Amino acid sequence: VTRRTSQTYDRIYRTVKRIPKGRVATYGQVAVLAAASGPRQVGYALNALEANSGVPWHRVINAQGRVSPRAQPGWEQVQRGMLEAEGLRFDEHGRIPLARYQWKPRDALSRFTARKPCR
DNA sequence: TCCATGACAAGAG
DNA sequence: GCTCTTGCCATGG
Repeated sequence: VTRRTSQTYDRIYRTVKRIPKGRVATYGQVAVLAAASGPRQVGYALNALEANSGVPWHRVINAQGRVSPRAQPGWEQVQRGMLEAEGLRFDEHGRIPLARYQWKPRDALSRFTARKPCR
């Protein structure tokens, strides 16, 4: 664990900690908010996370509203269970409707999540 | 230093 | 909707 990257990791972790319970964020969104170099680095940082870190890693999903597949089989279901325990609902295709559950912070960097007003 | 890998994303077919 | 390809860049051998 080099110190240089720990700064980037720290920004990623702090951003993820801001995600409220019952909402989700995408890897790309976290990358923008944390000023990381890209979505893959977010996944990399979360992978390096320890179990007792207190970072709600399970609230980070991919841009398609799916839980990212992981090397360990069955873990996908674990993450899904954690999200459902927070009140999120998956549709019949196993996806989370981002239009409804995506975290939308209201600060200057939220342009990434800015959408058309829903009707 | 080069090379392969990866909890992604966007575009093409 | 699907799979495949390319861009991205930190990390480790």
